[in-house]
Amino acid sequence: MTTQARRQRERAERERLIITAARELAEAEGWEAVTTRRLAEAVEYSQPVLYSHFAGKEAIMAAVAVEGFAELATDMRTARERADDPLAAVAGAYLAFAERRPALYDAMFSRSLPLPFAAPETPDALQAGFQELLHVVRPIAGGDDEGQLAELLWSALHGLATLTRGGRLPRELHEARLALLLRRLTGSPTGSPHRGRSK
Amino acid sequence: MTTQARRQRERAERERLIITAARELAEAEGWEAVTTRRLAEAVEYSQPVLYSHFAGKEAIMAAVAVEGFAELATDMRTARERADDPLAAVAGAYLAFAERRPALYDAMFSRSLPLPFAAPETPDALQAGFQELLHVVRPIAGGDDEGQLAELLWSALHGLATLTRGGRLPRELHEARLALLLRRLTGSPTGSPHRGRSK
DNA sequence: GCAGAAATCTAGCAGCGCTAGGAACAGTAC
DNA sequence: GTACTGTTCCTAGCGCTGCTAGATTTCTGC
Repeated sequence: MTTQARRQRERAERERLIITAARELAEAEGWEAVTTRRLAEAVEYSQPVLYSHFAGKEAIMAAVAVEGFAELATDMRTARERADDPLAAVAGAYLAFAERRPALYDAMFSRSLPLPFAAPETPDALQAGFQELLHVVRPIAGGDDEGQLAELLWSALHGLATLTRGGRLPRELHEARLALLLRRLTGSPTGSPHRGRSK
Repeated sequence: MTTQARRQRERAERERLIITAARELAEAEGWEAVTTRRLAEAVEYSQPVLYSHFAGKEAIMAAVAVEGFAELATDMRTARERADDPLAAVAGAYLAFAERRPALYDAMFSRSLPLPFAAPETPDALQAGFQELLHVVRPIAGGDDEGQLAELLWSALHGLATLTRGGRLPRELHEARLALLLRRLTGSPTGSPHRGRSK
């Protein structure tokens, strides 16, 4: 009985080990460097062991992605609770996460993984993240649907994150673009461009 | 002399043949189905011929992507010229393109290809597309920087396109989200949600 | 018609994700 | 302590990938 419990625990630990190793390898050298052979070497087991835990490489990436969603949700939550402008804080936290953990962000969004979105079986971490967005757009929704506005904010942030990351947008104006997004989304007066300094 | 010219022409034709075959294969079965072997078979040459035209598979995808940028730019331009609400028309054209040619759109944005953006050597087709965006945001810029606003619009559209495509956003509300984006971007009164029907 | 050059193909390399089959290890019963 | 049983794990290998060296065919100019 107890031995069975121990084994189960060890199995779970090893599973975490695999996920962590995959994540670290991806963050260090990008996802194309994450091969089953290198991953097996990193956890000091042979390749087939990976397949006793996950259906395949995609499933491993999905597991890493779920971890990422949890971390992103936490980031946004802390940002929201500590700031007096929650919308700006959450949006900033989102973009900072994408910048800080590019490989992780890739796994979550760019690699089209078979993770269920907007469905009952959607991982909690994912729903939690969306809740944060919902929360901060509520005050600015006006007559509009809050869900749609949250989706829109998400889209804009995702677009900014990926285009910046792919070198499509010059990185220098990152903050200015974010400020502009917030100004336009909230519908605040467009009087002074940037803050203070006039064009 | 003439034979040399003919050869050069034939080479150019074959290069186009390769690009077209790659694009068709990708659109029919997705990029993971585009292997150098299948591509070689499609153009009825052996694999090494591909490498006498392109540095590698990535370069072929990049060539397909450039074609895509040209097509997108044309789409947006026609939309802008024919409509009386250019902003909505261009935005709609952008999303329609992403929906109609998912594989092409992938090559252009999701696969991180080594295409220079926002640089002197950026392909013309790419700059032309951005110009269209610049053009339609001009009337709504107010005191804001037009370039930044165009980048913002682009980001939002890109986010909508990719999140929808990846199943991250339910497709049903596509149009509603677009309408909401335009309303918020332009800063028009947020009185009635959707058109007509009240919540 | 023939030498030399250019174009093209055959064959193969190293690496990929994944898996079948056997070896090595535990825990159990006597 | 020893033989048995079931699990765990590894070795070896399959079919695929992008890519390339070297032989072979085809064409050009005389």
